[in-house]
Amino acid sequence: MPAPLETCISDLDCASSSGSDLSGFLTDEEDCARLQQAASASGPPVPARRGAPNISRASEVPGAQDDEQERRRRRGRTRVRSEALLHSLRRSRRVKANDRERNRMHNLNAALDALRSVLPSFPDDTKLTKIETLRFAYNYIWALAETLRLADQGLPAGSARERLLPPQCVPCLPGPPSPASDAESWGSGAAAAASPLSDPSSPAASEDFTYSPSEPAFSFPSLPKDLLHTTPCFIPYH
DNA sequence: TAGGCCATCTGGTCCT
DNA sequence: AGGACCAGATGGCCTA
Repeated sequence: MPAPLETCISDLDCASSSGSDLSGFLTDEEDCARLQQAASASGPPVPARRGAPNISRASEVPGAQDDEQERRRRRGRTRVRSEALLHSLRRSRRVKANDRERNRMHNLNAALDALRSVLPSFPDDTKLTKIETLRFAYNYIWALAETLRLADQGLPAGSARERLLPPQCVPCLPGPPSPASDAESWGSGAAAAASPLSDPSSPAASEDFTYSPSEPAFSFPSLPKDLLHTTPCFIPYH
């Protein structure tokens, strides 16, 4: 629903005074003034100024009917012009917002690409979808944490590694996501049998796994906190 | 051809 | 007030 004319007019007021992007289509202050004039013309009737001629009775004055008609014609033209200006104002803002939104999504995709680049990948170079990337990253972190935990328990590095990294993976992936069940079934394949990512205790192994930041599905008891803080971040910030 | 994934547009809401 | 964020809608592309 279009914004009330008064709102848009106040927008114009603000924009022209702050020197924002409106200059692209509001060429000068005169335009803005005309627009306000048009708004008052098309808006509710304002009380006549003290001392101003009473135009409501203009028809009683000889020869005033032509003037009245001319005023109406002008009002009509100005109104059309003001609506066109308001439309272009809204359009311009929308275009700018679209541009920002596009940029925002591009940044988000760049971050996802960066995340993909640090995750183990398939030899056939299958690109993970967005949801797959997030879920796999979640599991991958879990697996790394599990590695540390096992190492802390004194298991030989080799056995921990074997448990975490199936030999057929280069470097490691628990198995391709089943097309039928999306990434939710990651780790359900035979190739993933040895992977902790198929472990029932693995965070994404449950059927209805949903990520809840406030209620972590698991903790990292043996993950040094300073390690979390010194881990390099590969996600570029634009 | 249906379904999945994605990019983009859009309007609403929240935040600074 | 303006920008960031979000979710819904829409259309294009690809694949089984």
